[in-house]
Amino acid sequence: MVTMQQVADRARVSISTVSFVVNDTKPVTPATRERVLQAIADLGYRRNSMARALASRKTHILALIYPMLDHRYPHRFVESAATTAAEHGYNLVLWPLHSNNVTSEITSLIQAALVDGVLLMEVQLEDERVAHLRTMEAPFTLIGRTRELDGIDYVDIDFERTVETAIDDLAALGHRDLTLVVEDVSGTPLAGYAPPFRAEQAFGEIVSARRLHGRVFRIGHRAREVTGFADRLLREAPATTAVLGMHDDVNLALVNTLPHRGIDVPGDMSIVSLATARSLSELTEPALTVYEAPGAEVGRAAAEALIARLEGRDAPRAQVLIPCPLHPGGTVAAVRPRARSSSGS
Amino acid sequence: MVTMQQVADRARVSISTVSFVVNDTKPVTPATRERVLQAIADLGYRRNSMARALASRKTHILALIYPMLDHRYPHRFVESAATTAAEHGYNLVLWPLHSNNVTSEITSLIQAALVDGVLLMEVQLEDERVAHLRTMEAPFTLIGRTRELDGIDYVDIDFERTVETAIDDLAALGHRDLTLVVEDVSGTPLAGYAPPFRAEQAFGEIVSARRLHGRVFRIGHRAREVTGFADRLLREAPATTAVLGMHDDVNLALVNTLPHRGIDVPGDMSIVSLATARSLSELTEPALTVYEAPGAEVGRAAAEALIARLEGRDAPRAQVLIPCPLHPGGTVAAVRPRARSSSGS
DNA sequence: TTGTAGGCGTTATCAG
DNA sequence: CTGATAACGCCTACAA
Repeated sequence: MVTMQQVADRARVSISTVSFVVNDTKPVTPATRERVLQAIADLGYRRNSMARALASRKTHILALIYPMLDHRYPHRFVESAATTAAEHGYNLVLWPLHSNNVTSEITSLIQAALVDGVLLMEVQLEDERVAHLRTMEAPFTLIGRTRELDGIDYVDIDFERTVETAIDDLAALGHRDLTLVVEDVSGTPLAGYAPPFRAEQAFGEIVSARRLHGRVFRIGHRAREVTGFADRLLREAPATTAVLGMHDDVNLALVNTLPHRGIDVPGDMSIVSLATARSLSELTEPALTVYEAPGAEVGRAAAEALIARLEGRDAPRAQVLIPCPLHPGGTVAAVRPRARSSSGS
Repeated sequence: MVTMQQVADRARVSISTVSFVVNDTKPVTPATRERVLQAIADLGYRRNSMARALASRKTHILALIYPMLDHRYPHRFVESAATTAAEHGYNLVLWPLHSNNVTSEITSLIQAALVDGVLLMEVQLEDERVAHLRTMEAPFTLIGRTRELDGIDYVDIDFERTVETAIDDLAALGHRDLTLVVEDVSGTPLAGYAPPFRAEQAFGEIVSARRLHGRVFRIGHRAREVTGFADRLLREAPATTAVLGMHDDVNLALVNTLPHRGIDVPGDMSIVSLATARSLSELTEPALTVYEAPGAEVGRAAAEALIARLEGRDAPRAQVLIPCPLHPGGTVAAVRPRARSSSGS
């Protein structure tokens, strides 16, 4: 291993001068800087990250805390966070947190001084991890939102806006009777997970503001529930002409099975998928219309927010909401002139 | 931050004694050990990872090098590797490598002394990264296999065995005319990616050993190619009664669209998915029969292999192949007595 | 602009 | 079994 001292010797300068040019931390005469750079190149020097971290008290490592649950738009976002971090000279370590002793693990993480800051995903509306990070005074950024957000950096999907856009897009095509499908997370480790909650709430508000008719289903993940949903929908919400689905399995199942029930998609029923991967779209025929989860954008924004906080003493609070852009498909159409709504609002 | 020295003071021992009990590196009298542990608990001491790394020349950090390509069974495996690492006191950092200057980036990674070892994924048959890691004498483990494997630790899916099992399972049901679908990766960044290659090769060998009739299609990812494949299959391989698919999109498309062409699944056509996520199975009706990619097992085995290499001076080469277990679904059936095979082998 | 020297918190060697 | 005491490689006042 080549050390700074060796570089210094070869360039005939002191070790601090090498440090100055490596870190660009103090002005150095072009001539000497050149000598140093040359020596570095000759020797193939790279500064030792551990030594740097120890001396500077900055590790340039970020932790992505993540509970090992069922992920939704998972790794596009992880990739993007890692890449963004790298672009800024940071590294991202994955920090699985699957104990029931979450707070003590977080304490360890921080006190071990391995990381400069923390990215927290799969945030719940009330999240003890957030509270704990706060009391530890550890720099952190949420991917998601807790209920209470004062003084917290976060980046999240703008579910509210996405739901609104989707509703308006459908309403513009004449749909007046809408159904929202969200995952039923009650009783699972994801209970308290915010997205379904926020979507449902936004849906309720917007539907009533627009004087539309809306129905919400919370559906679990058991096969029976999923595949049986098409029938249930037709039975319990017969007037519905459009489904907004935030439940991948159900979305696909609907497109694939409704035709077997004599319901044409999109002729008789429009279906849009909310906050899901675009690739979902390719799995059905016709292709599912998707409001695509901006996983990469969220990952990037979150990493940048955290780094800004770490480096800028006075960085403004990052409170970023990113809506899901529409990725058109073939599962949306205008309501038929002679709608099949016999009941309806 | 609490330091070892403070612990030592409070326990009235020397700093080295604290180190001995913390690392369990030398015998210590129960009495003093107790005092030290008590002091640690009182003060909430945690050893500083950077200082430890610097002094011991071991960071306990593993890098997962990953090119930002299209992943298949991606993050179940990343999760599992991270978790396994954590269980052994290691951390996993994500190391995106998207430059065209791969070898120099790897050199940096190693010389920066940030990590003790490297996990390499999405390995190609000929992989310059592997060659480079080797010349750098960096400890590494492959997830996947290069063509040349002498003296290399690797963990991979056992594609050969999985293909064999799938063929035999189908043959036992009377299928004699099989079709394999793999991704066409030529011309993409994944060209040279081994799985399709290995599957195709194994398929060819086993089919001929069993005296069956086999056909292979390489299909890309453009929507037209994927959705049009059902028709192409019926046209170009009319005698086929079973499809082995290693192409998620095609697998789903077949199950979803063949019925529209009057082909009953599985009555007229059996379909199995090779080395894919089990969850794929829930997206079709009937549920796709899947030979499930053992992502979690691969991740675990890879992390363990690398750690064994790092810690055991004499650890035997880890050369692990994990077959894909069958996750039964509803897309496989026996060939009908009066088969529709008019041509056939 | 450049050099000197004292840490950063641990580990590890070597005495005792 | 326990304690001094050098490293580990770099950063950063402070001095020159």
